[in-house]
This record gives sequence, C-alpha cells and structure tokens, in this order.
Amino acid sequence: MLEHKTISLSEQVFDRLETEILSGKYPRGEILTEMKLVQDMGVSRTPIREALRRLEQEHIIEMTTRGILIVGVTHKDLEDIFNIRIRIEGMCSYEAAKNITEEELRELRETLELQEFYIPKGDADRIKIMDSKFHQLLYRFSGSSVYYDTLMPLHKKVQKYRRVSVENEDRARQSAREHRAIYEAIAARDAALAEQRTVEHIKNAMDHILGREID
Amino acid sequence: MLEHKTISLSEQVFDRLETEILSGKYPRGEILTEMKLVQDMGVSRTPIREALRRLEQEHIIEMTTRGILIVGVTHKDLEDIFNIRIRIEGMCSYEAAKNITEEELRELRETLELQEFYIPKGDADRIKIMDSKFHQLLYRFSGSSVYYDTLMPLHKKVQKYRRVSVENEDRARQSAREHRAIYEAIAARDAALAEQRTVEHIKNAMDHILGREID
DNA sequence: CCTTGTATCTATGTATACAATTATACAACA
DNA sequence: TGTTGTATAATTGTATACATAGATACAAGG
Repeated sequence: MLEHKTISLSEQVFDRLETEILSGKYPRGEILTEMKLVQDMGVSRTPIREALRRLEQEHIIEMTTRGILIVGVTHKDLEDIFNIRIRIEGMCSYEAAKNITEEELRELRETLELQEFYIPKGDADRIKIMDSKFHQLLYRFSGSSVYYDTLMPLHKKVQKYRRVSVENEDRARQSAREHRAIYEAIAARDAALAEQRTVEHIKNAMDHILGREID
Repeated sequence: MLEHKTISLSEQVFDRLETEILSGKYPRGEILTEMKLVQDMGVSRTPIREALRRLEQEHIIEMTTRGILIVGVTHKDLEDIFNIRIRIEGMCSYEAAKNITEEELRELRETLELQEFYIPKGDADRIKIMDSKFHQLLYRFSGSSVYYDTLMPLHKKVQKYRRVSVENEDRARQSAREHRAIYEAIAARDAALAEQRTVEHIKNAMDHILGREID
C-alpha cells in the first residue's frame, strides 16, 4: 500500500504561489499583501509567510515594508539560466544514465510516452506538464541532491516562456523527439551519449525561446 | 549617511544556523527540536521556523515529525559541487569583468589585500573570511541574480572543508596568488582571462580539498 | 515470548493576538 | 505655494496559544 504523505499548508501555498507567479498570473512589479493571500488561499499568515520566505530566497519576490513585491523572471535572467543549464544539465543526464534503476527508467518512459500522446491532440497544457516532468525526473534520477537543487529552480523559472514553445506544434514534436533520443541513450546506459544529446536539447530550447521577443 | 537596514530575527537566525551547521557544529544525523533552538537563540518559534524552511529548501536540514534532522554536506556532495562550479564560476567572473564598477573594483581589491595581509599572521579564521568574501563579491559583481543564487549555496556548502585548506600556509599563499591573478584580469577588463584564471582556481581548490580524506 | 492495541507524551503544524515600523494624508506655517 | 511636522492607517515582524499527528512505552492477550 502506498504511503500517503501529508503535505503541509506551507508547502501547498509555496507550490501554488510559485506556479502562479512563474506562470505570469501576477505581473512583475505588482505589490501584494499577506492579508490578500490569506483571503485568496484560505489559510492563516503563518504558512503563508513560511512560503514567502522561500520565494524570497529564490528571488521570485521581495518582502518590503509596503508589501510583497513580485520580481518574477526577466529576459536577462533567461539568458543566464540557459547559459548555466547548457553547461550543467548534460552532466546531470550523464549521472542519471549511470545511476538510474529499472523502475525509474519505466517512469521516465511513461512520461515520455504521455508527452508524445498529447501532441497530436494539441493539448498544450498537458504537453508542457510532461515536458517539464521529464526534466525533473532526470534531475531526481541523477541521484544527486546538488544537481537537483541547482537545476530545479532554473528549470522552473523558464515555465512561463516554455508555454509559448509547446504551442508551436513543430517545436513540440522536435522537443519530444529529442527527449526520446535522450531516453534511449539513458536506457542503453550510454552516459556520454545522454550527456551530448541533453546539451543539444537545451541549446535548441534556448534558441527557440530566446529567439522570440518576449516581455 | 549610510542607511542602517534592519535585519529581521528570521534572517539572523537563518544566517547563524546555516553557518553553524555548515561549519560542522552539529554533526550530520543529529536531531534538534524547535524548542531547543528557541532557548539557544532567545527568540520565538516563528522566526525560527521561517529560517528552518529556508534551510530545508537548501537540503541542509529536514523537518520531520521527530524533530529537525541535520543533513549537512557529504563528500559526494562536494564532488558534485566542484564539478558544477568548475563549469559555471568562470562565466560568472567573465560577466563580472564586463560589468564591474570602479567602486566595486576597489572593494574587491581591499578584500584581496586583507586576505594577503592576514596570511603571514597565520590568522586562519580571517583568511577564510576574506577568501570566501572574494568569491561572494564576484558573484554579486556579475550583476546577475541568477549566477548569485546558483553559486552562493554551492560556495557556502564548502565552508567546513575550506577551513582545513587555509590552515595550510602553502595553499593559503597559492590561493591568494590566484585571487590576485583573477583580480588583475578583472581590473584590466580582460573577461576571457578572468574566466580562464577562475576556472584554474576552482580546479586547484577542488584538487586540494577533494584530495584529502575527510568525513 | 512475541504481538498488538492503547494511552500518553512530544514534536511539529497552524491560527491569532500583539508590537513596531513605515508610508501617507493633511494641516499648519513660512 | 511649497515645505515640514504630525497623526493615522496599513503592513510586516514577532510571540504565544491551540490543534494534531506521530512516536513511544507499556500492558494485555495470544
């Protein structure tokens, strides 16, 4: 029987707020108050503040005397993020290829297959979720919390911009093909190949996302 | 007149706890309680918990039903950290060389000179502080919060192991020489050279720290 | 002797009350 | 009219009280 880990309100508020801010629900520069969040989320200030402290640590918000300043992610941030990911994410896949278990490999494959499944349906939301999950799984399966902690915040900050990406069906297909290539290298335990293909994939994502004029 | 920014108790508790854990005051595996920290720090649970949530996000502790589990940094973590820093920190210096102001350059030089000053005195504590500050300044002067947020946690996690490093006078001198070489490349606005020298510096630090058998 | 159920205790999780700082509006005065 | 001082309101910062879940010890039963 599966364990049902209780998720604290603090954690739920963090996840929800982070998603909402990074998906662009609150515009950069807007100022919120804790009491507004209390009303919106239906919980007291304590778990809200614990979540806000974590978001502040990620430089997604700033807690000022006037309220909570939405910082979000700038286009310049995106450039820095991709320059870092290009140099790190390949190593992470390398580690994953060396450390992944059969069970984990199965989960990776299922995620990939779902991504491929939703593309002809044109379900951009689910495509994005699976695309994103594929990367997150690779971080986890590297077996290193250092890679995970370093790459996850960078990956999450691209969310808002990736949506535009998957809505283009050509790019969505290309992305899924690249994911499959990475998956097959990992399944074959070819770490060097997995690394190389991951670097290529990030480069392509960067070209596609930074090529546009956003913000 | 200089502004005196008030630092919240939450922030103070975070800094102190992080330093104490990363310096090895609490052994990995030990379990603390919030009430113990309330007594030790002399503040209520609220700011303590806000600090704990941030430490948990950095994977330095885990908040369990039995108490606060000290996770700290393993030797494996160190390897991952250096593999990442080698690939990122050079780019950060490259950006710093391009963006640094005269005022910032002066602060960097003063930090370097203090580091050099304390070496013949054998003041390991201050040497370490200045050595560490030099890197932190480079993160700041890159002008990118992405580089800062990515590198700072990795840098801080090496603290405990760097102390051993600076207590060796030969290595302390070498490190200061390498810092000076980086500084001069930045002062000359030679970004490519600053990058190259930084990568070399991190490689040497890795060889020196990972070469030992610690933990 | 091992297992299982239960009561209790201890720890975290959450809500609320209180303190203190800061922005803001407005009036008084030069 | 511009400026400065002051009162007020609004917001975050902190402490404390309460709720709840999980670990632990112990006793009862097989």
